[in-house]
Amino acid sequence: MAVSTASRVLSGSSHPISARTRAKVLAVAAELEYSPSALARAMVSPHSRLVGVLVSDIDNPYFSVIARGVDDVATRAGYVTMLSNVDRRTATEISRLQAMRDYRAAGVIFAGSGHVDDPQAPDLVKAVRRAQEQGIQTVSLAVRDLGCPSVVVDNRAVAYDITDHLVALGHRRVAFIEGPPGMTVTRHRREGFLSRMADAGLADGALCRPGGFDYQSGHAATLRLIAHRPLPDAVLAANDEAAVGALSALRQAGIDVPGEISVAGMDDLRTAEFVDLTTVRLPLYEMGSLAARHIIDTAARAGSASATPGTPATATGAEGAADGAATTVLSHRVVPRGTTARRPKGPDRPHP
Amino acid sequence: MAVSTASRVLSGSSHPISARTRAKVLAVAAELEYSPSALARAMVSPHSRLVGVLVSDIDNPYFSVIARGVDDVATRAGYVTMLSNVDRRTATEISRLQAMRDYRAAGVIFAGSGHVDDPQAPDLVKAVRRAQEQGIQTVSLAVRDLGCPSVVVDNRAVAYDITDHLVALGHRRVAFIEGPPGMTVTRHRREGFLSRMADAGLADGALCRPGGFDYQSGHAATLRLIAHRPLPDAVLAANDEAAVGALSALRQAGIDVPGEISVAGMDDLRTAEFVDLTTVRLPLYEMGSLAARHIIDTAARAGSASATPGTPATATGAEGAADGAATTVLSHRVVPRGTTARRPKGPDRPHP
DNA sequence: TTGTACGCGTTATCAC
DNA sequence: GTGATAACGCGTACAA
Repeated sequence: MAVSTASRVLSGSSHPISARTRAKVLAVAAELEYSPSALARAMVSPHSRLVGVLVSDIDNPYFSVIARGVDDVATRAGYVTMLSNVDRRTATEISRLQAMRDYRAAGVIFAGSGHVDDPQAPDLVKAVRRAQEQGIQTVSLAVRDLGCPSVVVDNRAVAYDITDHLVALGHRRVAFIEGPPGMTVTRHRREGFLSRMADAGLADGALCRPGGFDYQSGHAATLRLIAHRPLPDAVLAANDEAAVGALSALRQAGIDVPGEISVAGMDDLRTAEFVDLTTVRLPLYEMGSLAARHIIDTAARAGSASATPGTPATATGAEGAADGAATTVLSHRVVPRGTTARRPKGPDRPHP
Repeated sequence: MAVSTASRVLSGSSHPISARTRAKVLAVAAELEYSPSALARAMVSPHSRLVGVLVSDIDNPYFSVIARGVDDVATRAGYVTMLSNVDRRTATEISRLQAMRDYRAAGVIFAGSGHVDDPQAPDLVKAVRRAQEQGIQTVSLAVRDLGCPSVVVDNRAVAYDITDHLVALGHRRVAFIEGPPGMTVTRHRREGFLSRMADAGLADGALCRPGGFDYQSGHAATLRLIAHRPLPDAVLAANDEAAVGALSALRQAGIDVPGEISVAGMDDLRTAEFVDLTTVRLPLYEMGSLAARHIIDTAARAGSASATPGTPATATGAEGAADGAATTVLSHRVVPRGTTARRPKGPDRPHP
């Protein structure tokens, strides 16, 4: 009874084995509660069965939904998920990618947005290339030039479409509470908002205000809005959590939503449903699961059919080849709920 | 230039090395963008630098806060976090533990509650013992007899204390929306609630209702409450999300909170602050970080000072040795907010 | 059909 | 202060 025989039985090799021997191996393995070392297994193969995901902060529903999508696919495929919080710091992103590379991850998913004019971006791109050269798949879930395939939503269109909803309801002066300064997603969403307002001939009614992605930011920005009347017809926040902050500020000030003013957000996280917030549904779970599937499929293909470095098979949606890497754009959907309503009749409020 | 020399330089060995050689090694390593394989490293040591955490569902703020605590400590210590969702299924818990064991994790953290009279519990206990025998640390973040150290809160006391807050405000008929059927945490919280009501001589006013940990459950249970008047003085939900569901149902029915009825929850997740919900703050982040610290410290100790299988050093709080494994009980705190108020004056509502 | 031998990359041990 | 080698546990090419 040689180790190779046992290996062949337990790893389901196609090598012929007599039924008797096979049974004996299985029996002994069960007896010993034996299970093969994934470490040793990974050492002799091009990569481990670990898939990594880099999130800004797992305690943020946007990212935890993505992580759920990743893990569901990973688990079903016999992989284990590695998770790291990077707190939006590119340097941390690089070092965590490195850590996952040290474990010969099958792939690493970048879930967070990049920064505008990030001085460290080139270093990250280099780290990504190194990982790829080593056979580690990489996937980005945001539009950022990492030189890897990406599965994204069009954040300009997201903001454009929810703004359109507001405009269609008759709102003419709309305050936009922006996301965190310097992030790519912040810029894209602002552009989408401004674009729709301009297209409607309402450029003068587009009120951009600094904000953030958290409750506090939305609350504070709205307080400032309230202090400088006249109130806009509607408040659009760059994400749901900030929108909930805006909602609270308005209601605490005794302002009726949506009677006097409409409020909307983006992302459609659980909270949005709780407070009946109009928002935009994003396919976050799908982004995570598609990314994981891409990694695992590619890894499997590279494992069996030795090295097929052709163009990766892409899924659905529009394809764009910014830098040779396929981009899959997933669709979103405006979800009208109770915080938006038709603009009340009456004289136009004065433009400032 | 031998591999051993390079290893000594790069792994920071205390072995003496000439400055010249050291510099050369470093230079070459930088040139090659070399970084050691964590896989190979783990093969020759008793365990990898991976720490696993098993959660019911990462897309549940209760668990994502814990995961954050785990990962912060892991990252600082040079470890990587493995995460798996087990959807409250013991069988899944066993198989994911196994998967992490295959990677020779330094330790695995069980974040979720167990089930009452779980037929598969013995299998899990056995799997845990196997892991331990192999040198894998295990930590439970809930009270369940896994035969491993635990870092927990006293859920009976949590429910007791928030009920006390309600009773102190003069409420005499309190509806308790329970957690998911069959879970240990559900039972403990119900017991704490009933215990405080009984102590106040209000056993007749303790109204237990089936529920769950999600918005829908809280909403539905409250709708049923509303349909069967008279209304209780207060509604206590087994967690914050269900409490928010209760809140919505009441407000949609035009019932003033806290004017006509008080509402409270438990856990103090972000949502609770958004809706100004009275609740109980749980040290979830600390539970995760303490568990990770325990694992990493123990692994390091076992690595250097060869095998010191004495009693593990425990942190703060009360210690109980159910089965030889240390239990650390962390403290909680009632957080009064805007959804609870003194019971309005007036004639006692009739008991049913 | 089964057994043997090698290599994956690292660290610890022992020889120089 | 440096180098060679064994060992970790697996899969696999090759020999029997």
